[in-house]
Amino acid sequence: MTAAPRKKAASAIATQTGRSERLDTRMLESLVGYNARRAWLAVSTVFAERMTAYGLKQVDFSVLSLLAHNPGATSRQLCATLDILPPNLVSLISTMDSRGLIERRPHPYDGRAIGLYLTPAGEALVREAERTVVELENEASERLTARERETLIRLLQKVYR
Amino acid sequence: MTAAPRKKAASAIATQTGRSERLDTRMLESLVGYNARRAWLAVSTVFAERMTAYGLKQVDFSVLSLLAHNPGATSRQLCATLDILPPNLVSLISTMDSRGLIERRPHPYDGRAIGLYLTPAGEALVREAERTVVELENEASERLTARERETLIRLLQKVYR
DNA sequence: TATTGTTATACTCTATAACTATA
DNA sequence: TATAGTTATAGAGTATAACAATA
Repeated sequence: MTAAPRKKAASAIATQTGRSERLDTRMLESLVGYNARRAWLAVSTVFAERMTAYGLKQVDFSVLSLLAHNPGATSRQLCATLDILPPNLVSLISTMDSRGLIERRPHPYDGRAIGLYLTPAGEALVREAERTVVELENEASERLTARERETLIRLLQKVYR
Repeated sequence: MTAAPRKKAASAIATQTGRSERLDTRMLESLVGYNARRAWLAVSTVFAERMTAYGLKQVDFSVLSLLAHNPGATSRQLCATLDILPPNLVSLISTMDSRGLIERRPHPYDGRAIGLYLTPAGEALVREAERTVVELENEASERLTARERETLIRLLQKVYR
């Protein structure tokens, strides 16, 4: 998300010779995958900006939010839910722990597993962060009616669920 | 995309204690960004699998497809269109060149720029790859009607364009 | 024997700074 | 002075193999 688009380019002429400023993207824009990625990229850029205030990346937010609604979830469950690999969750969890946002408690009847819980500080942070994300989402889907937004989400879930 | 989901988990009981297999993801699933990413991930996994036959990654396909419809486009134009940074395009382009898929010709009236063109081999490959991608897209959006698919794409574009 | 969490490590993707040659 | 393309490099993000403790 760096590329600075030019002013406008008075084209309409030389598409054939390929020297116009804007390229013909009709093929790519006919693909669900391409559009989903672009939309995600647009939202996630704003997401990343706003979350720096909380010191959270996207995965961090996902993990904390999941723990807010699923106290005692294990690393394994988080990995399965978010499609991330166990080794890549370790440092994330231990950072959250160091920051005093989460707590690790031994699992009641599985000695291998560790239950993860938000601390009061963690809960307060998630509450704020979730509010910001909802705000941000409303801005991002500003050009959609509430009904269109629901439809969009429903159709996206039809693709991946 | 490695996490292997369990058989099913006969839960419905202990959501409160957080020991059920599946986690409550309703918060995340209410977000456009989250759903767009999941949908893209689902499509892109299949995409990556099928494109190995052509030795192409996602970016490779985007670049070749753009060149098919925009002969003579420059690196700068590709970067602006696909939101990739110039340094990251260099090795991609030079690999395509080595593979005999594209050709670099000096730009007619800007000595700094280089026009990029598909070779006949490149054109043949793109034709095949584009057919495969369209097939794959239809499979991925199998659970959508043609009308729903159009709606989905239109709404996604409303978010990022 | 399989699973949870972990370490170490490698590979890919993306980003930044600085150079060259043209404009 | 600014832009197109390039080099080198640094930092995220994602992946694999192997281990200890527990089931």
